[in-house]
Amino acid sequence: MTSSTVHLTGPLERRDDWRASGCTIAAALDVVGKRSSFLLLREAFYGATRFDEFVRRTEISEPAAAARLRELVGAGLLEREDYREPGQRTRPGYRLTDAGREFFPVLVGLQRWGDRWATESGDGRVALRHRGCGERVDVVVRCAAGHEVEPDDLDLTVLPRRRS
Amino acid sequence: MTSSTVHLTGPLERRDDWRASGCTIAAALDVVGKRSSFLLLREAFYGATRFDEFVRRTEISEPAAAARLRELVGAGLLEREDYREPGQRTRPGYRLTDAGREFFPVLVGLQRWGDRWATESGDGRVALRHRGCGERVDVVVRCAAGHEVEPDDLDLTVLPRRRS
DNA sequence: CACCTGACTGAAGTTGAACATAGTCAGAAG
DNA sequence: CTTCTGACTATGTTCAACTTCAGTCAGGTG
Repeated sequence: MTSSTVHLTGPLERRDDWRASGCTIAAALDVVGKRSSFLLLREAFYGATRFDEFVRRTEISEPAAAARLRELVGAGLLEREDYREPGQRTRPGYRLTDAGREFFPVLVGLQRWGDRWATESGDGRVALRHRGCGERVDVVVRCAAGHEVEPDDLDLTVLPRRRS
Repeated sequence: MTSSTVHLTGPLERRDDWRASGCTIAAALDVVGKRSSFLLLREAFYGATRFDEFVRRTEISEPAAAARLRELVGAGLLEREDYREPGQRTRPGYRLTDAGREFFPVLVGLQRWGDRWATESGDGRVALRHRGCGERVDVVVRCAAGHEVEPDDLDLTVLPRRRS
């Protein structure tokens, strides 16, 4: 029986015997699980830094954008960096942190999945391409030794407790 | 000025001149953007097929699970496949489709991001490893020519209209 | 000085996603 | 035929997220 599921190992084998309380998918979703957070991050990767840019480009309301931006700063995906345009006063800006940048594969993954499975109307579609090389990009699941893997090639294992 | 943003090209260059209506990130989120959808898909990859398995393992309520499962079937990520255990009547089951399987990189991406940036309490943490090889897995953004890329290495381009 | 702009904040109302509880329904077991 | 179990559905409620509309505040311009 071939399947597309991960293999549960060791104490995880009986799935009903453990709670997914340590599941970092859920933890990640608690931080950035809202639609508007995804869209704001998208715009950060598209170069937005100012409040009004985020508002206009995501088409979410000002109060929602303000709340979400504060949340993303609090969660460490964005940081504030004030800027000053000539003849203007100093204004707050938002910039991706390392944590924010590392969210990029998730966004690209969603985009690619949406490309393949969630497009009815093909209007205004965009794609990411490698500069110079020109090829389209995708996300792949790969092990540290460089093997590209399918769910079926994976074991879910318990991690040793980290020293805090 | 080095940055971690994608390069907008052609008509996309003036970001304020286009709406992200064709953004497939938003399209993907419309389909699977709810926390419970992500958790149900996680359990599908962990091998759940039955209604009560999904309910117990995601710890979401029955009505929410029923609604979300129906939604995922409607969106084509899961399909129903009835099963029958010996001495039991035929019961409905849920199985990943191709569209569901292709969502895997997004889940792994979230998990990896959560591993790195959203874990306070290190209890009960789990990790995916390549079977046999034993190495941990990660998601990488890569172009079709095999180059691993950063946001800064990418152009956002307009796609030619597809024939429907 | 009044005015303007960008970046918010506050209040009120709507929607929707989640919950708990309870009820239904099908079919095999007894 | 009644019981039991798994898979739901129905109802009602809570809570969060988002909306619109209006107001505030800081600081540079005329």
